[in-house]
Amino acid sequence: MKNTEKHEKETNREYALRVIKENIVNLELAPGSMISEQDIANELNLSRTPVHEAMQELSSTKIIEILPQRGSHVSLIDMALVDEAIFVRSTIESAITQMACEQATEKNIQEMEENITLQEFYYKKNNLDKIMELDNAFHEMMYKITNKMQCHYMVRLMSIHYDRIRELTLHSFNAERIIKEHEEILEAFKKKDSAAAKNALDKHLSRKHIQEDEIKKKYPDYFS
Amino acid sequence: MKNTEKHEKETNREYALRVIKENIVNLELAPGSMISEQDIANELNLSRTPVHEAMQELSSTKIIEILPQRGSHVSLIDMALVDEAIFVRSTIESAITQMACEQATEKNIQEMEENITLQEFYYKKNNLDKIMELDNAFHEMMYKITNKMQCHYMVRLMSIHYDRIRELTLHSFNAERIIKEHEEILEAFKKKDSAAAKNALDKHLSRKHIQEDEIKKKYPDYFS
DNA sequence: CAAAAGCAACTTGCATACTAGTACACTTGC
DNA sequence: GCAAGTGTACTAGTATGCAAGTTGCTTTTG
Repeated sequence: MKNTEKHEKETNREYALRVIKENIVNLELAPGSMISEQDIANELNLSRTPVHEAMQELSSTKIIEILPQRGSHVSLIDMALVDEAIFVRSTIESAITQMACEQATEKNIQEMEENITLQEFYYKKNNLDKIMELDNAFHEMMYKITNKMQCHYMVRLMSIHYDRIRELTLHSFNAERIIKEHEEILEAFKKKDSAAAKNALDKHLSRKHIQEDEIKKKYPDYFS
Repeated sequence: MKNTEKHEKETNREYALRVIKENIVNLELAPGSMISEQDIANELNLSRTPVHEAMQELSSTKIIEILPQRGSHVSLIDMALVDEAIFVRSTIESAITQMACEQATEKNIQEMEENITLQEFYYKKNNLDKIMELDNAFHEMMYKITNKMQCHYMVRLMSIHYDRIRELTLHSFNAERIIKEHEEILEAFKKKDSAAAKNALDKHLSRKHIQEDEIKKKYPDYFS
C-alpha cells in the first residue's frame, strides 16, 4: 500500500481505517482484490485488532465485503451504489446550500471568497490536488454554516463509491469550469438569492454524470 | 437492560449492537448515563471484544460518547442532531417517494395497499406497536422501489436521535391521521401523480416537529 | 486541619491466543 | 484414473490479558 505513514495522535484503529480507505479510493487496492486482516496488520506494524475494527467500519458502507472464515475483498464497483452516492450528495447539498445562503454571515461570505481566490491561484500554478482540496472545503462550508456536520459525515461516507470512480475519470476534471461555478454560487450568496444559489449548485453537481460505457470498456474487471 | 435474548445466526457483535441500541432508544439506558464495556459484556455473557466493536459503531453516530481511559456514556439529547435526523429523512425521502411514484409497478402498489389494510386492521385492534412497524415498512418500500437501500441504511443510522425523542412524545402519536396520510400517498401512486405523492409525503413528515419546550421541562436532565 | 503525595480501582486501546469454519491439495482405496 | 476422505493452511470471530491513562480515596506531611 501507499502512504503508510502514521499521523500523530491518531489511534491505531483510525490509522488503519485511513490508510485502507485511501488505498481503496486511489485503486492501489484494486476492486475485487482480496485483503487479509493479518497481511494489513503486518504491513502497518499493528495487531489484527485495530485492523479488524477498521474493516468492520468499511464493510458498513459496502466498500469491502467480509466473508466470515473465508476472507475479505475490496468490492467491485457497483454502479447502483455510485448512483446512490451522487443522489444523496446532490439532494442533501442542494437543500443545504439554499439554507446556507439564507443564513450566511459576512464572515462566511468572506471565507468563501478567500477559498475561491486560492482556487484561482492554484489553477494558474496548475496544482490540481490543491484545487480539489479547496473544492471539498468550499462545499463543506455549506454544512458548517447550517450546522449540519453529521450530514456531511454521512454524505462523505457514501461518497467513497463515487470517489473511487472519479479516480478513473480524472482526465475529465475541468478546473476552470468548476471554479467558475463556485463563483456563481458565491455571487448568489452575496445577493442573498437562495433560489439562485440552489440552481447554481444543482447545475454544478449535475456534472457528476459519468461516462459509464467508456470506463467499463477500459476496466471491465473492476465492475460487478 | 431489557430484551437481552440473543437471536439465532446473529454474531455476538451484531447482538451487542442491537441490544445496546434498543436500550438507548427506549431510554432504559438514560441520556447521560455511564456504560462500561465490561458491565455490558457481563450482562450479555460476552467478552469485551464484540461489545467494544458495537460501542465504536454507536459512537460514529454520536449517540454515545467514548472518552478513552475514562469511560463511555450515552449522549445527552442534542436538538441539533435531532434536527439533522429529521432534515435528512425529510429531504431524502421526499425525493425518493417522488421517484418511487414514477417507477412503481402494479405489484408495488398492491403491496402498499396490503400494508395499509393491515394498518387499519391493527388500528381497530388498538395495537400501536404493529402500526409503527407497518409504518416503517411502508416508508421502506419507497427505498426498495427506487433501489436506494444504502440511503435507507444511512437515514436510519441518523434517525436514532429522533427515535429516542419520539419515545418521550408517544402520547402525541396519532395513528388515525398517519394512516390517512399513507392512503393519500397511495392514491397519488395509483394516479401516477408524482408531484402529489411528494406533496403528500412532505406533509406527512412535516408533522415531525417537536414540542421541544414541553419535554425539556419534563426531562431537563436528558438535554445538553 | 489542609494540602500534597501515593495508591487502588477503574476505564478503553491493543496484542495475543484460541476457536470454528472454509478451501484446497494430497492421500488412500478401489 | 478417479472418487472419497483427510490433513493442512488459511480465514474472521471472539476471549483474555496487559498497557496506559484517569479518577478519587487514603495516607502522609507540614
